[in-house]
Amino acid sequence: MPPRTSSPMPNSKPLPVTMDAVYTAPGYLFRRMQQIAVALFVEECRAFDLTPVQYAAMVAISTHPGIDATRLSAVIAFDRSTLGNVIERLEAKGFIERKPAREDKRVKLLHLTRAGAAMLRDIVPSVDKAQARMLQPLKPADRKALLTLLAQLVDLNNEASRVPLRAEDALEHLGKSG
Amino acid sequence: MPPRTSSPMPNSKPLPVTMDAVYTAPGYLFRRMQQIAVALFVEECRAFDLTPVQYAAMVAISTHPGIDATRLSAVIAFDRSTLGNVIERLEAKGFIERKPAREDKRVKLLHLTRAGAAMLRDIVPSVDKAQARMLQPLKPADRKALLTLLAQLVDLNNEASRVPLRAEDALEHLGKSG
DNA sequence: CCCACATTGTCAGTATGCTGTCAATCATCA
DNA sequence: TGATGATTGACAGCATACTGACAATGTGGG
Repeated sequence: MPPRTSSPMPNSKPLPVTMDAVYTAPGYLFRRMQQIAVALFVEECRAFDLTPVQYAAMVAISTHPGIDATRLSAVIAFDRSTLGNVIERLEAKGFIERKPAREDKRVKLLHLTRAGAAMLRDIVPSVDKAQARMLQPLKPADRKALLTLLAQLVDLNNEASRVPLRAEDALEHLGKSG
Repeated sequence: MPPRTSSPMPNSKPLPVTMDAVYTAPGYLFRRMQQIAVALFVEECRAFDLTPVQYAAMVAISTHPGIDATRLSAVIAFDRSTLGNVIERLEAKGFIERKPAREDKRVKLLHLTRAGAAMLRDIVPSVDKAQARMLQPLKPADRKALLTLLAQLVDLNNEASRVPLRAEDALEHLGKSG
């Protein structure tokens, strides 16, 4: 339960909204929880200098070597413009490589470097620890219930997202250049 | 349920992580849900040109007229540096005023303008619609269950956040300058 | 074959979100 | 009182997010 704002002075004019309405709004709670999730991830993975977004991109490139930026965007449901900068940073850290495609001069294919693959292997336990920590305060049954409902809700709202998840579509056209 | 990545080619070396692990990780789901929440908020409130963060700040200033930026940060659990820019934009839009405090030359007190108060009254139905829409896909009982667990989890993880919610503390010192 | 359209990566611009740092100011204590 | 440390707002720097635009390129229809 979030702390409640108890106004000591009675108000003459009723306010249109209370802080309690904000504290219990799903949008506010999702924002706070996302920030908590990032904070725990960064804390657990400090030694690897990797953000949650960069981690998701690394996993996707690992799973689908030779993917291009646009399809990567669809596979992890991240904005295409944002992803450009993410890829740039991963390349600067030496974790991935960008190689021009032979058949299509527009696209640049993404591959993990040896160092990137090694880092990915090493970071997994820390990531798992962070994911476990953010649900830790709940009882095991509640953790499962929340996770199930959350996964359902994200999936059902997929089209409402600015960048819907399109894992299947993105992979259909893959497989010839790897 | 998120779409599953079915690799057509059997892998010789087992990968350290699968996309499925990413899709079901709480951190990934919270990020996606937060982005969906923002998208729905912006869509419903397009006519008011107000972001979720700006809205929360407006409500807090409305509830606590004469609050300063540091206490506002604690009341809505937003980063103090970020809040500076948010306040600047709200002031530029003419929704709030910043007035120097007489007792303490460092602080600037925040008040809604008449236009800001009017806007806040008008935007509330749109905000409520957005909040309802993001839970809409779930059955009513599931909505309640998710919201309860989410509120619990955010509260229990409060200290893990970079900017913990400190509504009570922040308000203790308020009330003399309004 | 050429033109209209789509796709790809990139960039500019805006808005969070966080880490630091800094000067001005305040509060406290020796 | 005077030095010390804390607080406040501001700022620089990095990393998401999203919008809209753009040039280069690819694709298909006429």
